[in-house]
This record gives sequence, C-alpha cells and structure tokens, in this order.
Amino acid sequence: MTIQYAILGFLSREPLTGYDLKKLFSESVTLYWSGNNNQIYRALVDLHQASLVTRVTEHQESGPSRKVYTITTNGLAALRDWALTPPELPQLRNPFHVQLAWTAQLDDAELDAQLAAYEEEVRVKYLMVREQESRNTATPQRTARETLIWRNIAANWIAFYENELQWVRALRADLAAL
Amino acid sequence: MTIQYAILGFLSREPLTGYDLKKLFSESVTLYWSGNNNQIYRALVDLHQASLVTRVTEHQESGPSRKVYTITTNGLAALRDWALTPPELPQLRNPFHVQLAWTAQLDDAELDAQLAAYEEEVRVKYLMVREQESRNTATPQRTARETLIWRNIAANWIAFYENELQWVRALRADLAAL
DNA sequence: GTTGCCATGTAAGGTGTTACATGATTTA
DNA sequence: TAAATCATGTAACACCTTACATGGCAAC
Repeated sequence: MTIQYAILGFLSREPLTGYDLKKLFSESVTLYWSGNNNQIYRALVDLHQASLVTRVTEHQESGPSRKVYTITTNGLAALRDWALTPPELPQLRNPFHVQLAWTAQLDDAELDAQLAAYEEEVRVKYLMVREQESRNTATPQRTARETLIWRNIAANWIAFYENELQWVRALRADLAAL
Repeated sequence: MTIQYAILGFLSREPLTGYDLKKLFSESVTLYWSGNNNQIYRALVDLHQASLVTRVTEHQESGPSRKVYTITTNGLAALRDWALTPPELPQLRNPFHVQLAWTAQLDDAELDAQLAAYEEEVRVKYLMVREQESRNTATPQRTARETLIWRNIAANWIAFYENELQWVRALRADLAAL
C-alpha cells in the first residue's frame, strides 16, 4: 500500500516514468523497496485508475516509447491526507539475531567467525550509506525545512548502522573476555 | 524460510506444541513473527515431513489433544548448519520516513504533531521492550555464553529504540529552531 | 453468561522478490 | 562483439498477516 504514496511523493516533485521511479527506488537506501518492476508498474496502473496521476505516452525516435506520469490535484490531496495519517512504528527484522540466539552448538571460534562476518557486512553497508549521503543524491532542496528533514532521515540510517557496529564489537569483546 | 529455524531453535531446548510456539513468538519482541497460526502449523508440518522433528499426539481428558514436537538429530544438525550460514544484514523499514519525506504540504504545527505522535509511539514501545527484558522471559540460561548472547540481543533492541527516540527529539528541536 | 485460555487448523489476501521476456541504442 | 542503458511489462513464488472455524473448560 505504501509504495503508492512513495511514488506519489516523487511525482509531487516532477513527472516521471516507471523506469525513472525504478531507478530512484533502487538507488535509495532510505526507501526500502528494491525497485522491482512488478510493484512499480502495477502501482502506476492503480494510481492511474484512481485518477491520482495522469499518463502521457511519448513516442521517441530513438529507443522505446515512455509513459510519463504526472500527479493530479486529487493525487496531491491524497498525499497530504496520507501524510496526516497516524505514524507507524519502524519494523526491524534481524535474522542474525535468530541465528545468534541458537548458536549453542557452535564452539567459540565458529561463533566469533559469524560475528566477524556480520560486523564486516554492517561495516560495508554503513560506508555505503555514508558515501551515498555525502553525494547527496536526489535531495529535493525545495525548502530549508525539507532539506533538514531529508538530511535527518539519512542521519537516522547512519546512526542505525553505527549503533549496530558498536553493538557487535562490544558483543565480540564481551565474548572474548568470558 | 527462517521461521522453520526459529522453531527448530526453540525445540532444541525442549519439546513444544504449535500452541506453545505461537505464544513464544507473539510474546517475544526480538523475534519478529507475529505468532500467527498459519505459518507455525504449516512450518511444523514441513519440518515433520523433512524428519527434522518427531510428532507425538497426546490425548488429554480435559481439553483438546495436543501434538508435541521433538527435535531429531537431523534437526539439530540442520540447526547447526544454518547457524554457520553467512549472516544477513538487518532489514529496517520505516514507513514514517516515507511519510516524513513528503510532508511539504503540511504546515509546521501539523508536521510537529506527526513527529510528536511518532515520538510517543516509540516511547511506549521502548518502555515495553525494557519492561519485558527486565522480566527476563524465556531466556535459556543453559550456559554463561548463551545468557550473554540473549542479554545482548535484548540490549540491541533497547538501543535501537533509544536511538530512535533521540533522533526524533533532536529533529523536533531542529525544526523548532528553524 | 461472557470472556479468556487451551489447542488445532484453513482461507483469503496483501506485500515483496527474483527471474523471465522483448527490443533498440549506446558504450567499452 | 559483449555489455550496459533505456523502457516496458508478466510469471512464479515466497512471505506474512488478518480473519475465520471449531469446541471444551475455567474463571469472573
């Protein structure tokens, strides 16, 4: 359900094609959709049927024709209504916790190897998020308020991975001390 | 796929029924399954077919008959193999970020009301997690190492919500200062 | 007497991912 | 000549949630 509003959000800045949206989603770390076609193209059909967007097909000489979607006033109203909807809690799922919880059969070295692998994964992701934020891709910059919000969303992700790194390092140290 | 291993993990401590597992999942904050019947009972059928668990039906005088599942040596081996599997990154999805990102149409008061509502939701959840951890439910306590791990998993969740609280409070202050 | 607990399961539907399918143009 | 990019879409499947269905017993 939410991906439709994420799409409406992007369209509230400028008209885009499905392909554009696909790239925006797959490049973004903060938006959690993988940018797969199935969801995006279906969502666009739904949004169009609900009159929240209009569609114009542009035939190009070189390359395939593109369908450009533009948000309608209905769409803007829907986006505003949704923005006033009660906030949901973040959903965190950490399969590694489940894995960790049941490592009774592993010896100390095997356990630490798993923790080291996790630490490395988190470190790489952390650097990726930081790097992407420093390049500052796709930030709206419409108002100072919006810029502040977008910077803080990115900061939230950075803090999350920092927290995760600290945690796994502390756990490894505690286990070594045991 | 992972819920099967989470079930195997619980069964590695003691034999349990589907109903027991359902309660364990729905009471646990760190395991992210809602504890719905559909997944659990289907997973148990699958595990049984794969010979990772055995099933014994106990007919009770008072109340319905219960099917008690016990892990097999195959099951223990499967759990061990899985514990050595490469760790996955945590998946965090925060619908509120998406909502926040597109609040350009809201005025300052409306925006802060949303942030306040989010802060309150996080605060309540945070207190719940802390409270549950202090009651220390369902901790295995088989070895010092396992106890340390379980305490740290809980600590990770507490830190996560603490981080989220700090973040939203800082953001509200920043926006107020703007 | 209605709610809650014990205990099993099924149905339906929403959400999300990977892979498949097509085909032209540009870049290495 | 192989690959990446532009641009659309479909198929299959995994995952997860809510609600439905049944029925006895205990507690308030």
